[in-house]
Amino acid sequence: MSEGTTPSTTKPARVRYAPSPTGDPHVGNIRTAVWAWLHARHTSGQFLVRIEDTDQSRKQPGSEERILASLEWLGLDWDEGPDIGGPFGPYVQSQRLPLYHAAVERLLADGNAYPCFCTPEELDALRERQRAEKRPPGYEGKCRVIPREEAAARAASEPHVVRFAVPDEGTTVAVDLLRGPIEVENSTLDDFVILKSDGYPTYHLAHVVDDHEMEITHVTRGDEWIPSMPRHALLFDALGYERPIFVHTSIILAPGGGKLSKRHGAKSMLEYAEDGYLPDAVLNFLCITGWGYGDETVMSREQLIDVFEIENIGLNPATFDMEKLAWLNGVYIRQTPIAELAELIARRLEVDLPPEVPRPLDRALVEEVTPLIQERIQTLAEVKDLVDFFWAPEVPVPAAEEFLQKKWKDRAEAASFALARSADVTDALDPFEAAPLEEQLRALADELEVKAGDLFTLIRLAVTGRRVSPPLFETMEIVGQGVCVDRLRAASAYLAG
RNA sequence: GGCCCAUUCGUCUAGCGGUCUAGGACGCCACCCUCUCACGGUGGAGAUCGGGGGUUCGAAUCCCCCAUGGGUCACCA
Repeated sequence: MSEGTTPSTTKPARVRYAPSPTGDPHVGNIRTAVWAWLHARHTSGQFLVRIEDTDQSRKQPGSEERILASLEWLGLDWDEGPDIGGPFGPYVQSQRLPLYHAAVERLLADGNAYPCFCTPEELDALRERQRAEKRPPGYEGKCRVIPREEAAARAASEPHVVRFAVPDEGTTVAVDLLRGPIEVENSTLDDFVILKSDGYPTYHLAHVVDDHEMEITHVTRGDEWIPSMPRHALLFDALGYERPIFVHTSIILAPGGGKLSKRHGAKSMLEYAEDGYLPDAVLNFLCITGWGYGDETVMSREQLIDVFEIENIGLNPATFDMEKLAWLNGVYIRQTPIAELAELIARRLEVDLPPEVPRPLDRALVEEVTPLIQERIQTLAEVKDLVDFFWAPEVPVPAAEEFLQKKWKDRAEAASFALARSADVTDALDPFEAAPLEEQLRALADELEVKAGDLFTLIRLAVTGRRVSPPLFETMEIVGQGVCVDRLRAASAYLAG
């Protein structure tokens, strides 16, 4: 450990990432997981994954798998979870029903909860009335006054939910690590449902029971949970559990401000992988949006773990800066060892190159091309457009206007001649290597009395078919002597009319 | 509407009472490097710290009010 707080002085934390399997995790959501993971690793504690599937109707098939795949892609490893189990399993809430029922029984027995027989229709009507009378919405305790025995008897046969009995008076103070104490009048809290009529607990109950059972030290979650934190605190208290440390993180905004949308970065984690971003870059980026460490911007996974302090997380909603992510990704691409990058590029090209190109791709060629484009790409998705001509059996000669610009404007004949001479020089070179090739072609430019750059533009167009390419001579060396000569001659003939 | 949260360059942030005429990064502009594009280098524009009151010898940093933005008021999480 170099800098930062030495983990030995901090108690190991047990933190969890507790998504509900209702879709693919998005950046805002995953960023909370990143911070939680970092905190666990920083304190040499544990990071666990728990699936919160207490709403059967919203469950989406495959979601759990993609959630885990997202974490895996980012390199966030978990010590306990639905797939690997652990000492506090199972890690899926729908498999822990007995635990919640036991908690409800205790609450019922202690008078901290009561069955409620109101129907959804009645509750809707209540809300309607409250709205019309401009009164605050919320359950008003109709079933709370039913005598205990009567309630128990009815509960045996009638459909019902169980509500937590919030104290009528007093205030509840709950502490958020980042914001300090948050105080709420109990009178503004209604008797919320803790057990649904289908026998499943609500989030409120389930997370309190689980976080206690799993010995979670820090409850990290989005700040949309702040308003219900006091209810959770009350539940922890009523069950005789020690309250965990609450950490609420702010949301991520879309570029224009406002909520993140599909258009603006709210893609699932796995889509970033498809878009050619590197896991370390995304991790770094996510971590520094909403949190900062002095003047540091580019930080490795190890540095991040070393230096990350959960209490320094920022409070204001951060805007998702796509351009900065792209830049950062470029930084990581440039830092990647060539062999490793070539591997990534090869895999990318296998899917991006047109189907006519024979597979598997020539690895040796990929490895030759990689150093030429390493500092020219920000994402793997940009590779194809930059290098596809290396694999194209034919490179069509660009239109005449492409050649006849600037110095060559209205000089088709001169351009054609320059190309023909370039072909000769190229053809005569032996061995065919970049350095001597450049030397010879520069000499040719002198001879033709044109600027080297102007000659090279012509050659680039003829050989690669485009005005922008990786460095010319290295490119030509890879393309090969014969092919280069052919393309130069073809372009020359084309311009000659 | 009630309750709650937030507010430093366009953006992400540093800052935790004096070292701030506010630092870094992305983006932007200029120049340099240069065969194109990039990379890299140098320099520049860019926030009187949302506004107004306090507290203090001294405030971006503490307190209050206001404004703005956001969240939340389900048998969803």
